[in-house]
Amino acid sequence: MSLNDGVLIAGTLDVLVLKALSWGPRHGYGIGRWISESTDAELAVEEGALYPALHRMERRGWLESKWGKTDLGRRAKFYGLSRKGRRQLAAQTKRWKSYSQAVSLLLEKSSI
Amino acid sequence: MSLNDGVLIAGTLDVLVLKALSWGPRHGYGIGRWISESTDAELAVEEGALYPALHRMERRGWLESKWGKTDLGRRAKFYGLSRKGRRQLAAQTKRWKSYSQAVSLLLEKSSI
DNA sequence: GCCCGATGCCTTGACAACTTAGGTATCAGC
DNA sequence: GCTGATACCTAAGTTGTCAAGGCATCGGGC
Repeated sequence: MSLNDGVLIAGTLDVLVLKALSWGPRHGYGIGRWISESTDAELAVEEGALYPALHRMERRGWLESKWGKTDLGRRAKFYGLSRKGRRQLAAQTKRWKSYSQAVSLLLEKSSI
Repeated sequence: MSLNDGVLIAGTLDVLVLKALSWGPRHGYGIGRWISESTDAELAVEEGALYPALHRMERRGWLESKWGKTDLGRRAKFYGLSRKGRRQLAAQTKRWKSYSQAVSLLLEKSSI
């Protein structure tokens, strides 16, 4: 994980998924693609992290799922934000802002 | 961990510690205080996370330690950056920048 | 004299999350 | 018929943080 080796910083995946769904339901595979495409592959989500995260978040009541069909006519599970999920998105976005700003400020301090 | 419950995002502690030492050696307790003081307690490091992190980073050759005395005349273990540690600081700082910027950009996309 | 809080270090156990490495099924295109 | 993309999933292993303790020293207040 993290800044040394991993591809993702542990704990930031949830808010990315929530954000991906803020425009409306998407299926898991599409969420992963959205994240990587809209960051020019700067952020990449392993499927082994993504699917468990979706299940976890649904268990917590942040997401609601429903089987449906993709544009290509394929079977897929679509996830949508619940009311609780929207609150989480707002809260975690806010927390990310203050957290990342705090870290950035520290790291920008001129070392000698 | 992370944006929901924890106080720290898993994987960002290392770079904070490295940064704390970029002005010269410090002891563990002082590193923790530096982080929390210079962020107005926005970032707080549990000792149960800090000390294992120091040992880990020393094991990886990023830090070098030496027992000494604090300003108050108390016994303490001082950690300094090795050459490898400086490289890590540079690399992880860079990685944090691009990573956090990517996340921030995503989260700032206007939802609907 | 005694206790408390601050300074300083440490470890253990539980838990959460990510990575690695698989697996399944369908469909389009060559 | 095979490969790659689409779409889902799981299990094992590793890592890192949190919670909750522990120890020792020192200063100050009562």
